[in-house]
Amino acid sequence: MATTKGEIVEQFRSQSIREAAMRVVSRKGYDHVTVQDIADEAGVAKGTVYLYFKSREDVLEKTMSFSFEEFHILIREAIGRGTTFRERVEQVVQAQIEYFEQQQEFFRLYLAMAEPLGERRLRKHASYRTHIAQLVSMVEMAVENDEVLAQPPERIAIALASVIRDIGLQRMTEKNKRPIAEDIEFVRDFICRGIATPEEKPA
Amino acid sequence: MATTKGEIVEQFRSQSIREAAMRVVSRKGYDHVTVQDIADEAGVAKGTVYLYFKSREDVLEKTMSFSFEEFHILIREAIGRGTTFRERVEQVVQAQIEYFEQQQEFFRLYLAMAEPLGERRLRKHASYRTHIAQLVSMVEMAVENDEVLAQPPERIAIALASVIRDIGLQRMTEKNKRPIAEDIEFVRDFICRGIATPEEKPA
Amino acid sequence: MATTKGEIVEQFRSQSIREAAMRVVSRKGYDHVTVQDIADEAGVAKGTVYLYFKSREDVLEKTMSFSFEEFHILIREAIGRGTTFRERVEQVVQAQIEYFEQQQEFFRLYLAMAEPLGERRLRKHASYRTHIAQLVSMVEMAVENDEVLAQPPERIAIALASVIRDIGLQRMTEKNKRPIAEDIEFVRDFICRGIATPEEKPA
Amino acid sequence: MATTKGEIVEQFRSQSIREAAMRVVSRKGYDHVTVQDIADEAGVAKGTVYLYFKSREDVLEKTMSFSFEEFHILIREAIGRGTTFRERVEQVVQAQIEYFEQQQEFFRLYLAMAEPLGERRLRKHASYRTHIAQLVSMVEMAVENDEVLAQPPERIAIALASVIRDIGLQRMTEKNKRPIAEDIEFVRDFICRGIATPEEKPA
DNA sequence: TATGAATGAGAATTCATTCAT
DNA sequence: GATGAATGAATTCTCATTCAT
Repeated sequence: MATTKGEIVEQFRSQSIREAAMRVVSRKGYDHVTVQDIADEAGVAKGTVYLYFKSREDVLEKTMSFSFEEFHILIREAIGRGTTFRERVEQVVQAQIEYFEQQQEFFRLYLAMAEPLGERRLRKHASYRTHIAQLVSMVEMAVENDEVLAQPPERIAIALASVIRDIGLQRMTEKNKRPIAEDIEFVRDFICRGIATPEEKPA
Repeated sequence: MATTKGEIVEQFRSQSIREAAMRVVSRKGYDHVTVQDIADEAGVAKGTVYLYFKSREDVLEKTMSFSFEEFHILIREAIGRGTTFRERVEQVVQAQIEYFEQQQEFFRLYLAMAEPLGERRLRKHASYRTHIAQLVSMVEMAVENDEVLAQPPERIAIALASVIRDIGLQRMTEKNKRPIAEDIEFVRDFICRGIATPEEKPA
Repeated sequence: MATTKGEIVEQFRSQSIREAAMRVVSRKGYDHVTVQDIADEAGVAKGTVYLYFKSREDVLEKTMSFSFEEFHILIREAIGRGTTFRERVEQVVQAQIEYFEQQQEFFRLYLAMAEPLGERRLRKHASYRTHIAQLVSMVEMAVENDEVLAQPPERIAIALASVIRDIGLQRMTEKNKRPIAEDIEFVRDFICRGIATPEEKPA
Repeated sequence: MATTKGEIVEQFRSQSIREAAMRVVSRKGYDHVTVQDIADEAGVAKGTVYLYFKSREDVLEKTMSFSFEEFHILIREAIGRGTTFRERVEQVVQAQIEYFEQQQEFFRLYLAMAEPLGERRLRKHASYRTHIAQLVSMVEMAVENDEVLAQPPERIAIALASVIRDIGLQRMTEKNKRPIAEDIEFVRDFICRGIATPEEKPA
């Protein structure tokens, strides 16, 4: 490997600035983070940020891309762990909610992502679309196996993502959290069989 | 009535500024709207905005509250039109998606609302919580009638709201929109009976 | 005239900012003037400068254009006052040196203009070229009347302008100035008959 | 000699930084050159510049002094080559214009020098004054020999320098250059006998 | 010696808010 | 009441200078 010591240090600095950025974005929101905030959080001077990133936008963009990459890997693995659609949904729900709990900063970033306002929409959406695409292919597999009704898979993926997200959000704002297992079960069942009571089957 | 002519004029001005604010927020996003933008859109001078509102934040906050009030009425009426839970869900989905299509500005405002970032969280949430509360009572009614499984009603309300929102958002970004009826049906069924194929009932 | 009171005030403000800019440019040099300098000199807040000009560059550019316009008129009039080339040169020299003495700020601006460095070269040169063009046409007239040797007129114009400029500059840096009349005479004669003693004419 | 090996290396480094500085000043202009520019051009690290010079200003100042020294020698030699004033002017004009053509970087530096703006004025003027002093003594010699009219010699020196400079500048901005010999002849004659046609001598 | 990462003062620009007319 | 000119705090980005390695 041609990885010099300098490059390692560079990677390290760059990463710690990205991590600082993630924390402040989660506190103040994407649009309200200043370069000074990021620098302070990272414990470096303002000018240092510009040694590793071209601009404020560059920091934020790279912060999001890196975080999402990690997240996408996690979800891919969760999907791989299940063998039926039901199991896969459960795995995804669990992975995502647990990740959100641990990485609240990332969760807030993820939320900011869905926000479709302004010119930054497309950029932000790139990573969000990738996430949806993962779920779409999971659904398509299930459709082939006759595990789910052949609704447009993208609609299903969106619905799935949105439910997970908002239940996760709700958990974050609650003081006394429900057991995580209950919410995972709720979402899995909500997705798989809806919420209506089964209609009576005439004998 | 103690409503003087002055008060009527005041109401009118105030309202037209709020309407202008809604339009510009929808175009530029909550955080990027300037007071000058609002004044221009309303056809008044910048200083005039400050005669009717304490600050930029005040304009935006009141704009959101007022808009949500109309929306809440709409949803209440939709709920009233159905007699079963299934019908009510359908009515709510339809009302909300149609309203979003017509009032894209409001929809974007609604989206900005769910975003829980920064110090604006609580303020924004006030109206959002009201909306969820409406759905919660709809669900509770259904629970009493044994129409839905007795999951925590708030979880169900959140899931319902989130699916409607994200399907609505998806519709907005599509060039060739699917027929609205299909999406309404999709959401209703997604909510009521999930997406899994019914398990085989042994004879 | 459709000149409203507002427009007059606007013109006045704009002009006083330009005048302030001219003074600070003359003190600190084109490249070292800050917007804050200009604002302070004009007795207004920094933001006010941006009400009347798009950017720092805009202030400086407009300042130069306006000043040069006045200067060009002055030179045109001086040329008009003479009837022979010799008289015209004298008038131009006199007008220019006197103007430089009175408007030292402008003079320094004029000097900055000839400096051909950087990307701003062309912009700066626009006004300088106009000035040279005035002198070129004065020379061409003289060539037609056989008053001057038919050297390339542009070379002559440049030489003329450069001598006037540098003598003017020299005067500015002297504590005990020579009588202005002597310098005017010197330049006129330098231009018209050079400095060599006449060669002896053999009888 | 007390010249240690270390001192030689020091001289060499110092010189190559000065040469680099001259090149970048000529490309970007005095005020827009950064220390990083100079270091890059010299192929050393930014910190190294500070081992040989006190500050950015110090580099630029020394760069100018050294460059002018070479130039002064050149002019002194040119003066030495002529025997009459006319010849000396011709030699100086030729030497200077040729040098400018070859060393455009120096020429731009020379131009920047004459610019009398800001606090840099005095510093810059030191070398410029030396150049003028050379010409003054050339003129004084000619006055003693009755070759030129006894105008104040400094005025003549300034006029001479300014014409050479601006004709040189003009040459640089022209795409199709005139033959250099023609411009040398023009300047020599302009200086020596002016541009007016000789007056008729009555028989 | 040489390096170049880190620093932070300083500059341009924007915009919420005030206030004289 | 209505206006919009004026203000200056806040923000992004640059770059001369320092200093640990």
